[in-house]
Formats: sequence, C-alpha cells, structure tokens
Amino acid sequence: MNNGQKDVQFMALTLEELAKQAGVSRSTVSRAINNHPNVDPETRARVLAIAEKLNYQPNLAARGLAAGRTRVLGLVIPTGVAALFSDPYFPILIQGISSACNAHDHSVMLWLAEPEYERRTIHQILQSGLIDGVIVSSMLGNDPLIKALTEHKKPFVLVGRHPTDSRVSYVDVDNRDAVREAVAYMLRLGYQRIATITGPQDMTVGVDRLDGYRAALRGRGILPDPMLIANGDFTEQGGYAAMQRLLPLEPDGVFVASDTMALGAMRALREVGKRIPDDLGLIGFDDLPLAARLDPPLTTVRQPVTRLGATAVEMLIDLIQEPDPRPRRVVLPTELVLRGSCRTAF
Amino acid sequence: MNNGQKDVQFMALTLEELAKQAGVSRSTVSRAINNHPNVDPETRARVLAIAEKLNYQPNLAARGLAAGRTRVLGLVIPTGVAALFSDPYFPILIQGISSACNAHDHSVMLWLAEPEYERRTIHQILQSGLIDGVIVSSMLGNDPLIKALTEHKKPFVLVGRHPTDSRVSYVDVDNRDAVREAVAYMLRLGYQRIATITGPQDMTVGVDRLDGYRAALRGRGILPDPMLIANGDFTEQGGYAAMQRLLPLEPDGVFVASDTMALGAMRALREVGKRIPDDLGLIGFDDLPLAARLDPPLTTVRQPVTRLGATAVEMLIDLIQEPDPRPRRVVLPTELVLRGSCRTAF
DNA sequence: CTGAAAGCGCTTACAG
DNA sequence: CTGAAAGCGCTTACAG
Repeated sequence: MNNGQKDVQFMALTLEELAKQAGVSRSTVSRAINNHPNVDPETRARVLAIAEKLNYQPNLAARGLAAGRTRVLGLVIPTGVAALFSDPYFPILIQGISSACNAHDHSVMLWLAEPEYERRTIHQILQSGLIDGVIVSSMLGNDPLIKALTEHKKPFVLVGRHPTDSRVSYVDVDNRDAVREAVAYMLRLGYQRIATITGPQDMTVGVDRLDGYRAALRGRGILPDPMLIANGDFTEQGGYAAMQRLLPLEPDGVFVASDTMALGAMRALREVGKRIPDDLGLIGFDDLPLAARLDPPLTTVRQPVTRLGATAVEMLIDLIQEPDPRPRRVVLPTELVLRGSCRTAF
Repeated sequence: MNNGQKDVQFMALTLEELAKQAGVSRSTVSRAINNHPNVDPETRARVLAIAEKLNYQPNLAARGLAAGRTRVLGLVIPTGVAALFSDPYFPILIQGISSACNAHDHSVMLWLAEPEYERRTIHQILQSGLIDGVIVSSMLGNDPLIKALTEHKKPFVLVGRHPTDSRVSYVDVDNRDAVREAVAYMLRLGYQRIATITGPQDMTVGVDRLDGYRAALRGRGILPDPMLIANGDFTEQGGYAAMQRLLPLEPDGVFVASDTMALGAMRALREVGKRIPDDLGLIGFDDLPLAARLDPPLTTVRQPVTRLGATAVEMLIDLIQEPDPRPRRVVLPTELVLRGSCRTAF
C-alpha cells in the first residue's frame, strides 16, 4: 500500500479510474479520447481536461487487443544491405520516420531483418498484434516479405518502388530521371567518356539509377559501353574498388550512384594523384551532409530523405485508416546540386 | 467466408484454437508454450509440435495485457547527439541490440528522442504497456528520463555508465583507462606534445576519455595544457574544426576521442599539407570498419560495439525477469589496435 | 449523446 | 499435472 503523492502521480492510470473522476462511463471516456463524433462537446472537453491533468496514457496493449489497432508502425530494414552501417542515408531515413511517427502520435518498432527472413520472423512481425502496418526500406528484388504482407492483408508501404508489383504502395524519387538529368548535365558540359559506379543490381534503386545513366547517353546518341559500368554496393569500399577498376579505362567523368561511394571513389583518385575536377569529373547521389564538405565539394543529386520517411509514415497511417485501400504512389522531387566536382569549362 | 487452404495458413491462430487441436485446455497450452514447469513432458511435446506445425504466434498485445510482459524492449537514443547521423557507431550499436533481441525472442521499439523529452513522451514510453524495459544510449548528463524510469520502476540499462547515480545498471568499456593506455603508448613512443580532441563534455563518455588523456600525461609528470584540449562533438566536422584550432599550437601528436572525428582531423591536416605520422601522430577511438582503410591506417582503441549492444539486451532481460533487481555493471574490454598513424621511431 | 455488457487473446491463481 | 474461471484495460455494437 504505497499511496504517497509522488507515486500516485506515476501510477498506471486506467480508463476506469479516469471515468470515475470525470463522472461518466468508461465508454464515454473512450469515445472522448478517441475523438468519436457522438460525444457531447462539453463532456469531451471535461474528460480531456481531466485526462490531461492526470496525465492519462492509454494502455496500448489493451487498446491493441480490443480495437486491433496499436498506433505502432513496424520498420523493416534488411541487414543484407551492406551499406546499412556506413551510409548515413539510413540514420537519416530512420530519423525522418521516427520523427513523423512522433508527430502523428505513433511509435516505431524496428526490425533489422536478415536477408532471407525466416518464416517465423515474418509471422512474428505480422501476427504479434503489436503493429498496425509496416514500412519496408531498401527492397531487395522479390522479397518474400512483400508476399507475406499481402497475404496477411497488413497495410504496408515501401520506401523505394517495387520492381514489378504495381499494386504495392510506395514513396520514392524518380531515380531514373534524376540520374538521366545529372549525366545529361555532364554531357552538356563537354564530358566525353562518362563511366558510372552503380548501386547493387539486386535493388530497384540500383537498377533505376543505372537506367538513367544509360538513357542520358542514348539521348546523345552514345552507345553505353559495358566496360564503363562498374558495380558498387553503396559502401565507401565498394566505390573505392569500383573506381580502381575504372581507372585504366580512362574515363573523363563518373556518375556515382551514391555520395558514400563517391567518397570511396575520391579516395581511389587521390591515391593515384588524379585531381577532381581537372582530371576527372564526378557526380554523386543523395546530397548527404558530407557532400558539401568534400574536397572539392561534390556535385550531386539531392533527394529528400527525411521527407521520404515522413511521407511513408503518413501514407501508411492513411492506408491503415482507409477501409478499402488502393495502392498509392508518391514520387518526391530531386534536385541537381551544382558544386565543384565537375569542370564547367573545357 | 474465405476458407481456402492458402488463407487459413495465415489466419491469426489463437490459443483457443490450438488447444482444441491438441485436445487440452487453453491453460495447458499456455503453460506448455511458456515453459512452465508443471506440464507433463509428453503433453508439452505434443502441444509444441502442433504449435510449430500450425505456425502459432502468440498475440503479444494479449500477452502484454494479461501477463504484463510483451517481450518488447525500448531503445532510446537522444537525437541531441549530433553524431547520430554521421557516426557509424550508432547503426552498429542498433544492429547489435536488434540482433540480440532476435536471438532472445524479443523485439525492439525505437525512440529517437528529443533532447528534452517532453513529459508526455516519457509517459508514453513507460505507460504504453508495450515494453518491458528500456535501453538508453548516449546519456547526456543528468537525463530526466533516468529519473522517470526509476520512479516508474521500469527496468532499464544504460549503454555507457551514469555519471553520478551508482544504482543504475549499465554496460560500458573503461574509457578512462583505455585512453590512458593509448596516450601512454604515444608518450612511450617519444611524442612530446600531445593534444586531444574531446567528445562532448556533457556526455559521460566525453568526460571519461578526456580524464584518461589527462591521467596519462600526469602519469609521466606532465601537466596537461588546457590549450592543447580542443572540444569536439563526435562528428567529422567537429574533428576537422578542432584540428584546425590545434594546428597553430604545433602538437606532435593528437589523441582523438572517436574515429569519426579522427577522420575530420585527418582532413584538416591534409589541407595544410601535414603528413601522418611523420609530422604528427594520431590515435582514434572505436575502431570503426573505416579506421583500417584510412591513409595511413588509423591506430585506435577498439571497443566491442556490437557486444555492448548484445550485453545490454541480456542484462535488461535479466533485470526484467529478476523480481528484486540490484544494479548490474558490466565493463567490456578494449584493445589498442596498432596501425600506421603513429611513428614508432624518433 | 450515454451506459451496460460482451469481447479482444492471453495468463494465472485456485481447486482438484 | 490439468482445467474452469477471473481478469488484464481497452473498444464497440447494442439499447436506450
């Protein structure tokens, strides 16, 4: 029996208790709190005031059980993505998602999933009764998770479009077009022999950016040379290694599919004494905070990572609320940020 | 009425159903699944077999409500930590925690918390009924969260020791001693004028590493020169700026309190044409994957980040199970990794 | 607009 | 060792 004032303040306050204090039934309190229309405005105001005063927090487990809704969103990131630990893209995305969740009074549950999700893991995610929907980042090709999600009828949205299934909702940027423009810009500048360091080709985003590169060349009547396409994996090392492979082929410019890989490419160039942009022009993708601080500052395609995350959250919450959800697709704009890694005069 | 085989497979299977299939009561199934001692081994085996076959997943919301235990752990990282977006330390830690949670059949809920948690947020974390305990990373001085956690009697463990309260459980490395050894090593090598770039001094880890630096100097009878102490914030930019401030003072060596800051310091040195280790010796802290790839490879203090995360999870699960938990403190070993950023002959 | 009651899927004394 | 029953804290038809 510890009823000291101090403790009472932090006691788990139930709806029951709150109802008693407000002199109404549990039902009414529940409706007031959940913004149900059929509540007398005065009653609602009184209930909310008391709830505020007593610092009432609904028990989400109970809510989840009763209503089938917890206001918790799952976030799945496959650890198979090598860049998870080295590319600031992920922390920024996670931060965008987390912050949007807070703003919408939701929480986020994190799944750093093994590349081949075991059956058990998927079911855990979906049947735990703990999450209302899920955001999936960094799709690897044909992910079994997507199939399971669909079969379970769990609302979900992808960050990055799905390669084949047009019924899945996603938020993305137009990677292909953004890259096409970036490479077209290099061509206009006068670069003649432009190579590329790609993202992983088992990721949609990797394929799309490579497509954009090819499209730009073709747009100028240039046949893309397979030799000038070096595969990377979105890591700094990957960019470094790819640049080393490219060096003997003497490109005069390189489009690198991520800033983090561009960092590696610059390291490789520095080692052999090549100067940017004099000996070789470089364009990256992302516009991470570090891009502006590189030497020279990196010309790059800016994508709104935080907004991608926030948009995913908002779409997902919509999907959860919408009784008959149809797939939604949102494409956010990119911007080519001109800095010092491309030579403007030839 | 959709009872096609396919769908049934993914139907949310309840205890009730499972009990029926196994020909026992709900109680028995529950006990079997939760490893309760008083169950006939044969019965248990049968129940588990059926559960496995039907791919039964307990509804965690229901479990949380009934038992007060959800097997969900909260992970709180203050976004006030500037380095969150640039230091791979965090992704690695998160990965360690997530992976250990999976191994122990737990989930992790992520809170990227604003530096001054609003009262409401704290209560949300604690009264949601959704998490059994919390892991707090990167303590900033005297965090109100800790007080709330204690008052709510929620089990929690810190990654990084608490500066003052000896009753809180934590897992940490001995930062002070690790740094003392690193700097002592530089002194033994013959370095005469060793500066340091510190972590934020409102974080315990920042203070501890600076203490270690001072202790090493004093151990050699050298009075630490305040001018040679440049404050950093665990970001690359911070390290860069701090190095620039240090340059005019002409140190011959610098202990940098994180690899990420060392990266920035190296950038500053490169810009002014200083060579490592010939003009200046450098030691970092963390041994991030990139440390070995720097030019020159960075001599640094290795800390087991993944293990820190895993240990935190295990400690927390213990604390949750233990009825009368006493504070636990675990200190993991570090290792000075000798590479090329210190000159060995003078 | 409001309340009494059933129910969400579990766990856990309690009785046997 | 097992089962019937109460209960965790909510929501939501249903009746008024």
